[in-house]
Amino acid sequence: MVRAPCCEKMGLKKGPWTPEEDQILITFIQKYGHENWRALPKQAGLLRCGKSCRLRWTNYLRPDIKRGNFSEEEEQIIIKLHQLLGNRWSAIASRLPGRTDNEIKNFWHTHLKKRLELKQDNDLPSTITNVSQILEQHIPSNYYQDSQNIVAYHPTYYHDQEGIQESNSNSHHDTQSNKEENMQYSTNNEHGDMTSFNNDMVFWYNVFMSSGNNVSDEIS
DNA sequence: AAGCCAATCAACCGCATGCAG
DNA sequence: GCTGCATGCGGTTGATTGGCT
Repeated sequence: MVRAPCCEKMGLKKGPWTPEEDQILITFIQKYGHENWRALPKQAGLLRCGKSCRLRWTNYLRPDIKRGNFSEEEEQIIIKLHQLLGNRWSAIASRLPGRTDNEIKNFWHTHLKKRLELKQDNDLPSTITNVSQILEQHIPSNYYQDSQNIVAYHPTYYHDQEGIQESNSNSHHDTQSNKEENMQYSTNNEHGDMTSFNNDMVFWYNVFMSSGNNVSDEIS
């Protein structure tokens, strides 16, 4: 695989974006969209690589970005999803409208990780080896009980059995079908609805259990 | 006031994957 | 099937900020 030359070798700028650069990027994307990130900086007149532009747009400039502190509810969602999905930040972000994977990743490392480690030291058993224990601790008992009996896949997921297999694989990247599923899924379930969120947990539980995956790998 | 240190977060890096030719 | 390009992703870095001594 041939690697594209890095920004510096191409004489492109690195480091923090200036307000002027931001404005140029915003104006260009609003006008022409972002069909081709690699070609975009040249067309827009920016001395940046496409990768840098994409990151700046998706993590900071996008109009639907939600700035500011994470709510309690968002924190809980992140914690629960991280227990089920591990460091799949983009998958977690897809469940939190307006939040980016980078933002969630940073928030996890700077806030939640430490908090959970403290909490675990205090009141969690030292050996958690399966998802049932996780679910018992973090999902309301009625949902957990339900999850014991449910064998059907999530309704928005049934159409794509391949997607399920992919999500069970060890691949650390989403497949296209998984991405599409995530997008569809996030549009079907607003994060404000904790009932649907807990149903999500049941769904993921089923995915993992049906796969026979070693869950301790998934939550490590 | 100055220096140090830890926390935070924007941005970069390198790898993996999808896809077109 | 192979190759190369474009993009997405997670890990990491480094500049900035704020608190403490």
